[in-house]
Amino acid sequence: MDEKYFAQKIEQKWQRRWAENRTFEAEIDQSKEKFYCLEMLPYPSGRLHMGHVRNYSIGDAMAWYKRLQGYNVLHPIGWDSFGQPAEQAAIKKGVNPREWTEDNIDQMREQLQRLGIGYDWSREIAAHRPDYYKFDQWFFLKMLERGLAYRKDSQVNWCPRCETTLSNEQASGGQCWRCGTQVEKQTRQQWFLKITAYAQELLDGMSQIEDGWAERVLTMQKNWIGRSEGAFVEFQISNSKFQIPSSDSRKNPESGIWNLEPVRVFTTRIDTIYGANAIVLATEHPIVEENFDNFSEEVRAGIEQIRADKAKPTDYGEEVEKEGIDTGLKAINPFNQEELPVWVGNYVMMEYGTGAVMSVPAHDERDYEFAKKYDLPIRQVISEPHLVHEHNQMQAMALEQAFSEYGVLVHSDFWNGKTSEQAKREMTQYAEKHGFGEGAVTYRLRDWGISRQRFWGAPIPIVYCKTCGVVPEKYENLPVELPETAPFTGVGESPLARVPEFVNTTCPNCDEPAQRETDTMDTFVDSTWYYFRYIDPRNESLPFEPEIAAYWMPVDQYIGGVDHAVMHLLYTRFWTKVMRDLGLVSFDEPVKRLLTQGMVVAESYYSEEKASYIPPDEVNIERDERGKILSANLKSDDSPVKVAVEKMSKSKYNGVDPDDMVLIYGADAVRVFTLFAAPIENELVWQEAGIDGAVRFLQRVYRFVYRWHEALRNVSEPSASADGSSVGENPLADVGGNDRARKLRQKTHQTIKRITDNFESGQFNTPVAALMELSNALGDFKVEPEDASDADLFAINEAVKNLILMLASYAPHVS
RNA sequence: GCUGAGGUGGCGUAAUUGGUAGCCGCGCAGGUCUUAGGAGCCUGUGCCGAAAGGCGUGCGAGUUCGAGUCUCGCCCUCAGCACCA
Repeated sequence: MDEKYFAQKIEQKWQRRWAENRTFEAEIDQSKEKFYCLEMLPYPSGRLHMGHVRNYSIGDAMAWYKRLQGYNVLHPIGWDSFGQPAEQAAIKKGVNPREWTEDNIDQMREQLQRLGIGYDWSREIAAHRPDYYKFDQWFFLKMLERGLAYRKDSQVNWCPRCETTLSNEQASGGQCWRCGTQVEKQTRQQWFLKITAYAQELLDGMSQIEDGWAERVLTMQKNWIGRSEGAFVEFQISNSKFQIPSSDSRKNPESGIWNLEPVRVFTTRIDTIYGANAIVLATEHPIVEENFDNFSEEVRAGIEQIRADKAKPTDYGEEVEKEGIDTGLKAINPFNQEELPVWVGNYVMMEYGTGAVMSVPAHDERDYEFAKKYDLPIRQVISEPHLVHEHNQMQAMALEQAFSEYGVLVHSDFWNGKTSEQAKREMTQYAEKHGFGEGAVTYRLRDWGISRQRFWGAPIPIVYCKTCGVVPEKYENLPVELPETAPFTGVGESPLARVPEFVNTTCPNCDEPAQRETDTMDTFVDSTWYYFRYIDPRNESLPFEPEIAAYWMPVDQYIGGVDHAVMHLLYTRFWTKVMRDLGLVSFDEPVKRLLTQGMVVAESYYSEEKASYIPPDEVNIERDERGKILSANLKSDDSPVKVAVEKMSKSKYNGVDPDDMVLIYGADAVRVFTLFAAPIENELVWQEAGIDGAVRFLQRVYRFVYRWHEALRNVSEPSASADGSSVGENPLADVGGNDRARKLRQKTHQTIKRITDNFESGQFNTPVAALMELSNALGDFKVEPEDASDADLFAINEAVKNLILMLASYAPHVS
């Protein structure tokens, strides 16, 4: 043991030893209880960032804690290695995306090892390797068989200048991120996964995990799924206004009235239907499309205008002025046979419900606004209960805004006097009985579009054959492998479409020449089930063996960023339910406990003059003695600089390289500080000064142990019986207790209790404080090793050994 | 607007869940050792005050012997979603 604490030396020694001994490799052991500790796998960008360090430090602390408690801990890692940056690198630098990705993985693996995170490297996986994406394809075929994968027309963002499709991020603000050209919508056939088939189950399943997941995450998922209960109601279209040939099959020859499809609306408030003043359609509604040529010129122009305005980019949070136009079509309210005008409105979305709403201005804010603007009649049909007289006569309420609460029906014929709840129930039944409506539940959740017009992803295993149509690839032909390379121009469709060896194939069905699907899968597919692969990573016939899953699954602790609270975590819950239905697993929810960490942020400097971020060494900052910023200016020309605290990023020059930190302070200190500085769900403001405290703490512990380790060599072990209780009635009696020894023992055991409680409740900052207290208590123990009594030695030995054991979760090398 | 979380020293935070507010750390101040120290060690550090003492957990009320914690009202901050019928 060296006299001084040399982090580098200690860390290298133990990292080597852990690798040689394969210390963190896990095997199934039925005699032990398992613990699956999982962190979200990184995208191999080439460099780790502090967010990764935070994530993996938390995970490793948990893994050490459980390992020391005797659990059989599985703690794996892998690479989310499909995705756009590799393809961008290929386009810009002409590199091979596979090589670029593999190089990055090598670099980042070394970085993780320098941090000393205890992973089972024998289970490492990477999404871009054929032995992995083979099972993306396998799952796709299984879903296709079950009707959970299907193809339909859908819109993509298209840049006409680059001739390429763009993701929503790349098209933000409605402009191409590369050339700034206005992005267009293009319709093409795309593959979808039917997550909506599980919408209700995804909601119901939340009760199983509500103890282990942050409420905000569950709330976000709930909102995303967006269940609403209501009813579909059909309004007949009656209209003879348009001159159409009587031979048109849609016209009833006897009455001369159109036999148009009725308009189907979705409403959660059927009780307000007597207050309907119009039907409002989305611009894309089929009835609009069908009748477009029959509309007057004015109406057509109006609709075109609304469509054009809708296509314009809107700023996030900006409220859009309501627009609409009366089409001239008429709809019949099935409850009172009233004729209502049919409008087209920009505020009705084709994607939700039926793309058509009944407008009830008195009881819906949006409809109210719309009616005010176009001077449509506003008729109140729900009243506050206390305003309703005995004979269901209502006192007029001054309606200065929509009254959207429940109440009592008025001006609604037969239904007058009923409460909203009653009326909703009974009116729905009435509609069902008379065949013009039905009770219904709708969801905001949409099916998951997985087609991407890209190279660097898992090919969708589908073949298009002239005679057989859409044919799934055979299981024995999986994986459908990506070609070695492709022309990466960044222009046009998927680069795969330009690789004839890939595209041209034979039909799995009839053996005739056929073409492959050239779209690849969304990378969210890869990351949806990756942690199931860790448990059986080399299986060639199945994604994993169900028996192995029965031991390791589900995940006991999952840790990652909140940014994945909805998409990834919802998709993976969906996928699990599909796997359950495939017989691969026997549970519903894949993750028992979830911790969502906050971002790592730091000060950034922005110069409005230069319209760019400025590196810290080019900025002069004056602070008062409290650290408050008095002024911040550019060194070069003294122009002012704006100081903000933002997420670390290269482009803002406020990133910190984990390697530098490890080099200066040591991995242990970086990890201690990262966990100590803030509760994990909070933002972590990176202030380098804080790490010194962590270094000092580790040095103090190290020096203490150095000073005492000889004296403690022969002290009897602090012992505990198998059930965890202390041996003997009063352990201090065994060693001749004194006051200071008793106090130290008390502190030791309080610390153990506190830290156990903290870990179980997902607190990682307070245990560090507790360990510092224990270490301070040792420091306050003013006895030299040679003067220590037996009681002192026993108490110190017990305190030191427990301190070190508990510290191992944070600083495994030095511990 | 809706939903959720939260407002505690100069700063990051803590408070055994209704029982001495401010643990632990950063920073700061003083001292000590030292050729030297951006090392170590010791002391102090919520605010006002020379002290005695007073005040203090966003603001205002309430419950209670006792409130950072519970109740009601208000203000503010952050996050997610957003014309969802």
